Amino acid sequence: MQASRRSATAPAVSLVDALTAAGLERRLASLLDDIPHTAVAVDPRRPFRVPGAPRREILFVRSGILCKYKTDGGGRRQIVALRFAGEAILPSQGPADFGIQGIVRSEVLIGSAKDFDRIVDAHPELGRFVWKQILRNEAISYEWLVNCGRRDSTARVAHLLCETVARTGNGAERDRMINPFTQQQIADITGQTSVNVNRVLADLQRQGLIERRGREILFRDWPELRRLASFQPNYLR
Amino acid sequence: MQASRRSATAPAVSLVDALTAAGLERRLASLLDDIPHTAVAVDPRRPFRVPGAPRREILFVRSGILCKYKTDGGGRRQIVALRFAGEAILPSQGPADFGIQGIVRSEVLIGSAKDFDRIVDAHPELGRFVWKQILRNEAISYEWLVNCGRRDSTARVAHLLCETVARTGNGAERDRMINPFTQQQIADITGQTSVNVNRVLADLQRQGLIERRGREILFRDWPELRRLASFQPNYLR
DNA sequence: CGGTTGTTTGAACTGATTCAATCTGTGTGG
DNA sequence: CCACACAGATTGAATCAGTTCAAACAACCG
Repeated sequence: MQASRRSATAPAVSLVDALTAAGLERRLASLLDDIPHTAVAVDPRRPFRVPGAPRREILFVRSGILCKYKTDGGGRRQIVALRFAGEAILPSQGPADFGIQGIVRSEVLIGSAKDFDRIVDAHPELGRFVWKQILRNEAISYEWLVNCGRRDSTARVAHLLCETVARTGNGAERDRMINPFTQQQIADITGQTSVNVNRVLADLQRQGLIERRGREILFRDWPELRRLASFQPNYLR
Repeated sequence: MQASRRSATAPAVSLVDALTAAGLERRLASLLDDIPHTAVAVDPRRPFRVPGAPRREILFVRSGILCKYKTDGGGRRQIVALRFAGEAILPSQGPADFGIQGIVRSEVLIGSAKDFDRIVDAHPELGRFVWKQILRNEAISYEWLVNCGRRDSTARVAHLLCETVARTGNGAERDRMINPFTQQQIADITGQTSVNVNRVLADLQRQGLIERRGREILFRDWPELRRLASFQPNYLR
């Protein structure tokens, strides 16, 4: 059973709205909005930014999901971070050692790092805001490390599902979600093989925790799923 | 065969020297040095900072090694970051979800986040410097994720050894190192059991890549060890 | 010397991988 | 509209890496 993710039309997010929702003053948000930028469409699972290339740019995900990934010596891929709509990928100085791809088809705004730095330098409040986002991403990284290092494969997948709902969630803890990931992507995030991810998902369904209908996942037992995943959402602030 | 790490006397690092060595202007470094602070000794593997407590403080590791750790629902521990002498742990806003401990006995300078923020706000160059450290730590996090997610247990341990040499290294790629870790700590970093770490270390020795003499590790075949670990030090900048 | 912490080893077990084949949904071009 | 190609999902069997449990051993400390 396979369902297209091509047509997963996530609502586009306005830059100013996303930033104010995240707690930034509207005045400062519109400063960032004024940075000259271009909008591009990013296809899923296609090269977008390759590891090792210099990237003096700031990316803002207007819709869809991006991922940062690295490749081990043996060519095995690990996704190391996700950016959902309304989140950004900050500039790195020098070449970044990770690549960037779409998880689903996404719209991305690209601005120059120079413009961004200039504005941030001029407004300490803005610096503190960016700082806060960085801390959040750091906390997520740490949680992922716990996930890969210390949880079994079932808990890892369950945890990713919980986190995805929480990060895409429109506030209410919803009982369903359009699953944006292929099983291979889930494997690349949780450090497994797609074969095993498939078995884990089947298991979760057999246990009555989730139900899959095409590319939709219905959550049938939130408390148990969260317990299984030992998901404590406080790291998402 | 067990050797004390208690007496592993790492040289203490001056704050100004560490910061200038990392590329900060001496003038700015001494501004940070002027922040009122206290010096404390941190014992290895003892509670120092517990997860969940608010921490409006900045820590500077003068000597030794600190770690950040988290605990999974099942009580399994994962070390998510290391801070070697000369590195810092920045303040988090609100309670931090990770705890802090010593890997070895360490000296730590503690300053208040408020003083730190004030100075950083006033000096954009300083902000950019801190930014750079954050990017480096992010890159290390990502590499650890690849380590835990995609490498086998031998490569994980070998990678940690390589990284440790590179991060403690006084420039020259040395052929020996006082191993600062217990096998349990290596397990907590690489997401394994101490039993398996023991076997991996024995393996590495059997293969002639390392030799262990008490708490000292002699590196007998750097190129092969790095290949095995797929260690590419560029992520350390 | 005795207590504590860390290391080493063995045997049994299990979770996850690997390899390979098959199945299913989606989009494309005729 | 149908046939086909393709990407992703599903399943089984064999294998293996790493865990678990348990016991013994070594080094250090007071």
